[in-house]
Amino acid sequence: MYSIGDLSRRTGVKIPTIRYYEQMGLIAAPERSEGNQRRYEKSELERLAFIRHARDLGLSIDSIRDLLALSQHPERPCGEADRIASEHLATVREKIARLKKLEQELERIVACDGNHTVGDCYVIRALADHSMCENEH
Amino acid sequence: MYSIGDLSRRTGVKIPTIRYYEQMGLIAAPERSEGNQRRYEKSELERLAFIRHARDLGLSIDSIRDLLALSQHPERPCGEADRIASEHLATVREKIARLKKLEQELERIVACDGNHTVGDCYVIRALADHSMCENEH
DNA sequence: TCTATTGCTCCAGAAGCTATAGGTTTGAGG
DNA sequence: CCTCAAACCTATAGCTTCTGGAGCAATAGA
Ligand SMILES: [Zn+2]
Ligand SMILES: [Zn+2]
Ligand SMILES: [Zn+2]
Ligand SMILES: [Zn+2]
Repeated sequence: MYSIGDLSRRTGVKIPTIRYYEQMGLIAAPERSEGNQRRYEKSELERLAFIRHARDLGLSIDSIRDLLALSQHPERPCGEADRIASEHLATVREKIARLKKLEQELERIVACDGNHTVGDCYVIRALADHSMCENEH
Repeated sequence: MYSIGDLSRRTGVKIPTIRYYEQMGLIAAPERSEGNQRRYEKSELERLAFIRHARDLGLSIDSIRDLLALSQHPERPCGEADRIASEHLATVREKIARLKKLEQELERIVACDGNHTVGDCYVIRALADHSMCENEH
């Protein structure tokens, strides 16, 4: 049996975050000690590590809840799990594409050398006028 | 004089968002009609377009507030504006780098063909075990 | 037994909006 | 002038994923 602090140390998930995950239904409400403190079994450690890893990879709480539910049924087909993962990959790729456009524009914008006045500053002028941009964003 | 709806149509910023920007101090509280409705001058149109463009480029409300304050002083040196922009560019680059790592891992993870069981699913196993990952994230 | 550490619940805040509820004003057509 | 729909008002809550604090209770080691 682990206390919430043990769990936190072993998984790197902060204590309030663990309680938050409980509230969000990612982990079950655990047994309590006589003094009402949470006492976890070893299996919760793995579950929490799974959650942490999935969060680190950017999956949403909702997706993780679904994946955890699926993982309770090892005999079922895994199409749904694969769908969640590849949809997330698509989302990540979209974000990258969008950020790259921003990067391009910002690269042009910051070409101002910083040695003149605000009135002449390319940063300020470029922000005031989107038509100076090379692509949509 | 423009109503808030006019301003919204011309800048593409939604009405509640304009009110929110007023509350956040990005635009000044405008004059009011006899019936207490907001009436804007033309200059607010440009200011709002500036804000919108800067938001589209991912700048924070705080940064935008600073940039707007700077732009009121065209005779001052522009080093601060340039610093804000290049710091933001650095942030964007960090995000891209991080997302690319995620993309790599997710690409490997979704290599599962979806035609077997959850128990054998690479997606599920990879999420359960970060040591299967090739880099930190 | 004493006390430092850890844990409890509840609540608020961060970022940048967005939506809803319940009411008032405006402006165009009749 | 009158009516009525559209637009506007304020205030508040919700979204997402945590994070931190207040105020108090339990636990564990010396
Ligand atoms: Zn400059
Ligand atoms: Zn632009
Ligand atoms: Zn699979
Ligand atoms: Zn990993």
